[in-house]
Amino acid sequence: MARPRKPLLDQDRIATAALELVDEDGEFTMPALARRLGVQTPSIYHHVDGRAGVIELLRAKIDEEIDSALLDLRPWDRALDAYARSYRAAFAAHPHVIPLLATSTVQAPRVVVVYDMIAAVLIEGGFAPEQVMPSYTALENFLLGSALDRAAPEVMWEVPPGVEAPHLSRALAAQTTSPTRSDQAFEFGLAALLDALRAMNASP
Amino acid sequence: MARPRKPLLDQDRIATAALELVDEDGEFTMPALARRLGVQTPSIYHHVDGRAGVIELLRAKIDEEIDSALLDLRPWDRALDAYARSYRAAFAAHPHVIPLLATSTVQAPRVVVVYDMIAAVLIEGGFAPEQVMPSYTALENFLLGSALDRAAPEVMWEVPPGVEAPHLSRALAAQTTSPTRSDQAFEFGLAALLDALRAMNASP
DNA sequence: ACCTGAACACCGTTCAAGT
DNA sequence: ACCTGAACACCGTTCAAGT
Repeated sequence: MARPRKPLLDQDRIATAALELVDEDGEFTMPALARRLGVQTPSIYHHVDGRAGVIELLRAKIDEEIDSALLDLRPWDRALDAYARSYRAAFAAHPHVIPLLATSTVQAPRVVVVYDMIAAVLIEGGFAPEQVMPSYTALENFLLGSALDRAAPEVMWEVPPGVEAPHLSRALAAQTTSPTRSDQAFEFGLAALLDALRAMNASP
Repeated sequence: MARPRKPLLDQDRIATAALELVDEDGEFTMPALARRLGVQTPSIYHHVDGRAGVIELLRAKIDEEIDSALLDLRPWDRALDAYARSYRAAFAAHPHVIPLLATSTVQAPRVVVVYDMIAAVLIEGGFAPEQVMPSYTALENFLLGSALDRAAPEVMWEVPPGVEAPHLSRALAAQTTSPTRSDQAFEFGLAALLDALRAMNASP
């Protein structure tokens, strides 16, 4: 076969296949990815910088689904609220990718643009420049942790037989099934952080 | 050599060596771990259930450093505040382990005991049982995200040359070097969540 | 019970060969 | 430029052999 007249692969096809694989299996290997693409493993290396490159493609895929235009909303708290929800929804749709992304960090220009939009809406909203980074970092840490929580199996929240945990058992039994523990926690935490930001914004 | 008169290995030695390895290299492999222990790789399998077992040992090691007795403090918000700080400090001391633990989840009895203490202090503090899980989940998500943030390289927060990001640049320039962005974000987020819990506790 | 040497399946990556 | 086959180093794990 050697070189085909029309390329069999491109970054988009690779990214899509990788995302499907991770969604289904919870992980991916280069051979499995190649198999799904109907190609030999080394072929992938002509389009992406190895396995790490594939992970970057996954990150970009998820980023695409976050609606950063929401950061153009005003006032600032409406923008952050909407953006946070979009962020969470994007990750929630692909929970298994999260651990993959958590390990490495990026320097993608796209990310910088988004952070600039966030800094813009906050500064414009009356925050002092030195308040921007810690404020947003706190929010993002919460979002990231919430995303990881969604990737974790709910099974974790069962008291194993034979273990005495009366208070926890009571708390678990009192849970509502809908909205989920995860959803309720998200709503609560997001509101808490936005409230604190509003308070900070009100007083110098 | 075969079987030595005194065992060369035990779970404690393995755990300690693995933690050192991860702290130094940011990761660990079974051969590298064996090398550090002065032993052949398969020997480890006599004491731990494979690589996953070593990761569980790491989790236990970190858990040990969290002072769960702080959850016996009263009132509830003092307990949670102190526990949250201890939690963060334990992870902050070994940032590279965090991604390792984030992937898998546990069912360790020890964890259940801690969660029961948390449920106890909250219910005793006046929270309704159905408020416990979402409240604590929100806090823990924030703590986990904050821990991951600490594991991430600070380099991420530089604007690459040639990229236009005036607002972000301003926010970055305005940062104080001490306390760290990470520390400030932690203080802010923790206060925000505890405030929201107090508000929830005050009104039914 | 506990360590070793040998062996296996599998993975990520490189590279020369082919069009 | 782009795909393949062959090859390599390395990893996690198993297991029979030895005390």
